[in-house]
This record gives sequence, structure tokens and C-alpha cells, in this order.
Amino acid sequence: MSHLNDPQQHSLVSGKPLPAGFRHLPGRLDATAQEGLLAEVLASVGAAGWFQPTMPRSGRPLSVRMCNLGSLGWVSDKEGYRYQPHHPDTGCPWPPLPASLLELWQAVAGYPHPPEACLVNLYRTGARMGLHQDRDEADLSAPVVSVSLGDDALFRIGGTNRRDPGRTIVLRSGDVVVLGGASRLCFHGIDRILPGTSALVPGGGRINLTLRRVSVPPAASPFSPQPGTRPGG
DNA sequence: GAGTCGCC
DNA sequence: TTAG
Repeated sequence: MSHLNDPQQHSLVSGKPLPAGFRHLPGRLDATAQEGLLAEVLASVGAAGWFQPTMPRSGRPLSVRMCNLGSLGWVSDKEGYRYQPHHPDTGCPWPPLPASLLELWQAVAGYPHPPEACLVNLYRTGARMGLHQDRDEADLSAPVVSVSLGDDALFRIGGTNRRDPGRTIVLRSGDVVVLGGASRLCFHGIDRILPGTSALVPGGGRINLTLRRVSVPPAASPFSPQPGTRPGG
């Protein structure tokens, strides 16, 4: 039942609320939208190629494979975490961010500038993502918007301190989640992929899309009005 | 198995 | 400042 994942509803039942600013949208993308979005993303990623991120310092590979769409992409290697405009293996610019994702951002982010990065994470069965914060973006006032495609995932979200207690939520194909406001810097991760719970992703598993604004937008100018603003307003 | 902790 |  979808209401079980609703922050207000659940806090009333368990007394263990989700962080303020965290939204698990009640309506998920329908099957047609999921298929169309995945086809677009896989076409772009197919041309660019997946890369295998590794841990800073140790060089140990993460269990997920990654690609990015947009003007900037998140990468991790022995040198550390960063955003960069090109694919780490080929040096090519990331493929463009699909219009459908720009529209989704505009509809749910509540932020007046477009996203610059869409991190595409591929979780095959057994892949996980340890508890972490998204804090490599210069503009932390913008939310992170996540779209789940494929197999169900157990998503854990805690507080802004690593040892804060957390909650586990099932993310299903088509689910949209927004980490904004006070939840923007909450620790979160993927504990487990539930194999065989969706047939959407070829070869099985889950693909997660995270839309992010990376850089602080340029200051508003009367000669170059920003989207969502109005002169004299 | 879920959750927490400590450490390389 | 470990997304291990």
C-alpha cells in the first residue's frame, strides 16, 4: 500500500518520522513512461559506455556501474569524488540530459534552475551502495531527485550524522524520490536489490537516475533573466 | 536479516 | 571528510 511510504502517515504510525524535506512521491511513473525513459537512457548510455567507479585511495571497485547524462557527471576513482564534463574512460562529453528528465525536474524539484547532472547507477543483483551523503555539489540548496527503474530496492535513509538511526523503504520501479531541505544531507544508501521483482531492465537488476544541480547558478541580471523569475517581481 | 559500529 |  502506497501510504506506508508517506512520511506523514508513517510518522503517525511508528513515531519514527522520515527526515523533513524527504518526499517519496505517491504516484509512480506508469509502465509506458518507465519503458520510454529507460529506452532513452539506455540508448545514451549504450553509446557512451558504463564505467566502473572505484574508491578513493584504495582503488577498490564499487559494486555498481555508472554513467552520466548532462553537462557534468559524478565520478569516483583513486583521486577522489568529483564532477567532470567528460567520461573517465573515453574523455568524451556526457550525452545530453533527456528532455523528459528536465521536465520531471521542473515538475518536482521546486528549484528554478535546470539540473546539470543525471547520474545513472546500474545495480545488478548483489550490488549495493553503502551509507553516504551527497555532498559533492556546490549548490546544496537544490534537491536531489531520484527515479527508480527495474527491480525493487531496499533504500535506507538516516540523519545528517552517520550514526543517526535510519529507516528502510522499498523503492519500486517508477518511484520518484526527492531529497530536499533538511533531508538534503541525510545519509542514505541501497542495502539490497530484490532480484526478479521487475522485468523492466534487460538482464535484470535496477537502474537509478539521480538528477542534481551541481554549480551555483549565476547571479540574476536584468539583462539575462533567470528561468522562473520576473523583472520587477 | 536488520541495524549499528569501528576500522583499514 | 571510505558511495568500500
